[in-house]
Order: sequence, then C-alpha cells, then structure tokens
Amino acid sequence: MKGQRTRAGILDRAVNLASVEGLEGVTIGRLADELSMSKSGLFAHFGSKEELQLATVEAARDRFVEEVVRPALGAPRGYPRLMAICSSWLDYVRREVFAGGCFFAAASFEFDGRPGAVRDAIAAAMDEWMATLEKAVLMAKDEGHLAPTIDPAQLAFELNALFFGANFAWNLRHDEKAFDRAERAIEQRLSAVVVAQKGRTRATRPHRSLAHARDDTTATSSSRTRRGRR
Amino acid sequence: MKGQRTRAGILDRAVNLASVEGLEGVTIGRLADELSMSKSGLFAHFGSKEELQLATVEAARDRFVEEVVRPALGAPRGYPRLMAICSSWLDYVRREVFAGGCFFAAASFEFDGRPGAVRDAIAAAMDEWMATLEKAVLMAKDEGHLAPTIDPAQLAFELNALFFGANFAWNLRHDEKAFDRAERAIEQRLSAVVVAQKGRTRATRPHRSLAHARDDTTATSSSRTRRGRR
DNA sequence: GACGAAAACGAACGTTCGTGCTATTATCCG
DNA sequence: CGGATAATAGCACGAACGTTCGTTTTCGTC
Repeated sequence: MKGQRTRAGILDRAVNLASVEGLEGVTIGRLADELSMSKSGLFAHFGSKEELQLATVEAARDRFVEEVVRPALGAPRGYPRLMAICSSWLDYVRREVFAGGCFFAAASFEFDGRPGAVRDAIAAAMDEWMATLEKAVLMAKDEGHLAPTIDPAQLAFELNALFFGANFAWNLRHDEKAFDRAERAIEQRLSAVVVAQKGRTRATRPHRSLAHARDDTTATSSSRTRRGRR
Repeated sequence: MKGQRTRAGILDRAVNLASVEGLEGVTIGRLADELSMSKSGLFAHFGSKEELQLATVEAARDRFVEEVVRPALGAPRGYPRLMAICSSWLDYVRREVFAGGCFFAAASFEFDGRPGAVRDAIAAAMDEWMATLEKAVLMAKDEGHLAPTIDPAQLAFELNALFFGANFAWNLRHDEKAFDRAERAIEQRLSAVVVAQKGRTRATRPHRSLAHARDDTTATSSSRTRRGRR
C-alpha cells in the first residue's frame, strides 16, 4: 500500500529532526508542515504522539543497524571485526547518517530521567547495541586476538564512552580533532590488550586498522574548533 | 532584596528540573506551579524564556564549580589533584548533585544541534570545564608526575568521555557497575602514563587514588542493571 | 469505469505555551 | 510611620500543542 511509503517517509524525516531537536522537539504540526501534509493526515498513521515516538526510535534503530552494524559484520570475526565496528561508528557520525549526530546518544540523554515506553525503547536499543559491542569483544578474545584477562563488558563500556565523547566534541564543540582523538584513544586502549599472533605478525600489533598510526607525542594543547557551520 | 532570594530559589528548582526533563522541558507554568507562585510573577524575574534558560545554565555552572571543581582544588597540584577531579566528578553524579544526572551532559546533547545564545552558553561552560581538565593534566605533567609525551587535550578528551559514559550507564541503563567501570578505566589509563617519583615511591604507581586497586581479571560479562528506582 | 477501502484533509476541540499589561501587595528606607 | 520602590498576582492574548471527527480525495481491484 501507499500508506507504508508515506509512513516510512514521515519516520525518515522524524528521525533526522529528532537527532537535531530531540525526540520531544519533533512536533506533529511541524513534521506535517515539512512534509507538506496535514496534521490529521500524518497523525492518523500513528494514533498518538507516543506511538510516533516509538516508531521513530524503531526507525532509527533500523537505520543504525543498517549503517553501522551490518557493514562491520563483513569483516572477519575477532579483532578485525571489532576494529571495523569502531571505525564504522565514528564514520556514522562523520557521514551524518543522522543530521544532528548520533540519534541514540541524544535520545539517551534526553530520556534517561523519565519513565515510560519511549524511554524503555531507547534503553532496549542501547542494550542491544552494547550487547553487540560486548559480543565483538568476546569473539576477539575467543579467537585469541585479545588477552584472556579482558572483561568484555568493561571494554565495551570504554569504547562506547569514547564514541559518545567523540559525538559530543564534534557536535557541540565543533572540535575538528574529535574523531582523531577517539581513534587514537581506541588504538591506544586496544594495543594494550592485543595478543601477538602465532604466525608471522609483528608482536603487539597484529592488525592495525583505524587509519594512520600515531603516538602520544603529537600536538600539545587547545584542540580548538571549527566554529561556524550548520 | 528578597527578589534575589526568590530568583535563586527559582533557579535552584529549574536546574534540577532541567537535569531531568531537559532545558526545553522546563516550562514557566510548570515551574511556577511547583514553587506555588504565579506564572507572571516568576516570569518577571527573567523577562523571557531564553533569559531564564541562560540564568539556569549559569546557576548550574556555579553549582558544578562549587560541587566538583572547588573541592578538588584542595588536593596538591599534579597527579593527586587530577585524581581528585576525576573522583569528584564521579561522586557528583553518584551524590545526585543534580536530580537527573549531569546537567551539562544532558544540556550538551540537547542543544548541540541548535544555534542560539543558550547553546553558546552551554558550549562556553563545557569549554571552561575541558580547560580545567586540561590544565590539571598539564600541571601533573609539569610536576613530573605524568610522562612528558602526554597530550593534555587528548587525555582530557578521554577522561571526559569516560565521565559521560558513566553518566549514561548509570542514568539510562541503571548499570550498578557504571562508576566502577569508569574508575577502573581511569586508573588503567593513567597508570600507563604515570612516572615514577624520585624519592621513595614504588615505581609506576606513585599515587593510587580511586578507592580500591583492581586488575583486569575480575568479573566476566553482562553488567546488568539495578532495574527499578526513581 | 464503478465501487469499497485506505489515505489524506480541514476545521475545531481543550490545553498549555510564552508574553504582555494593569493592579495589588510587600518590602525597604528616610 | 509613610511614601517610594520592588515583587507578585490576575487576566488576557495569540500561537502551537495533541487529539477528534466528519468529509473528501485517491488508490487498488474486479
């Protein structure tokens, strides 16, 4: 039916709008205006504001899986796939898959204080994502790529924190170095727990992945900004 | 005057409300109700919604400085003070200095996509905070506590990311291990760049600070939750 | 091409939003 | 104590909010 196409179009717009203005900032009237349709016509697709928000979260989740998780699953399991997930995530913000940065980072901080179905949906999506991250770490460990002492939940926590940190530095502070910083931190963290491979590879860095190698000595302070944009 | 006291009371409430519902969610009518005063009476103190938001950000900044930065400045400069700042920050979320978690984490992600004076005020506050962090790192480096290769802005980025990560895990996911995880990550990160002290101290860990020592071997996966609360 | 169903519309509902005014009450100071 | 000033309340406004309802348009099928 045509209804499905319209609905998808609405959610597409809603998801982008929400990543900029927040989920609560996505107003039915505004959404209708931007899509040149009537409030009531749009409303009929969902039946309530909350239902629209839930559908928006689901649409965002699907887009996220498609744009971040799926592509990374192409990499061979273990350390390469873990690295692929990391750079895929950073790329997803860089490429502006959502207009206002990571939808879920925004939604998480917006709804973390309230009760309700929307909050639960966001939390569930984040649980799913964290589980994906943990699993990737666990696989790398099982493959013998990472030290057996590694705690997957701990490492996943740290990686996710760095992602959010990059999203913050990029979107609020317009820090041009945001992604470099995150990449460097990730490389640094992982190089400490990576295990030498049996065959040929060099020693403590069997797979390098996040672009260019770096050390701790470059640049000194400040970090300033790409002011003006958007 | 009495007006100042009233105003302070309003902002006190506004700041807490904003940390839970978001700055945009703080409505003049709602705020007036909760304080048992009239909309217009409250409104007169600020003259516009935006002015109220700006005052709220400023009030939050003051509270943050008072509750997080000031106490940590009591610690001796260098590595101890850096550690003091880190545990002070985690404590500030744990103690619920703001009812809904870190005000600035929430505000940053809420306003990072919009233009305007409020966004600028939030960004300025975060710039100030990041500068404080960087300075603490720089001092630790200058005191010879941290390796001279350390990039203060890079390390500040990583620490701040871990703070936000802890705030996220605690407030959205109700992860009981949130603070432990952040502490562990911080210790792990700093122990890698800490420098042995000339005098007596032991070698690569001259000051231990974040509570209990730990290693990477404890616990395995999951991380689950303190569901139900608030 | 006609017909039933699905989709979109337009107008209106009661509320709440931010913001003006004008009165009334507290508070401060000489 | 009284008069000036600051603080608060009351009321009204236009706009936007989510939602409802009855009507009209569009679509898919025979």
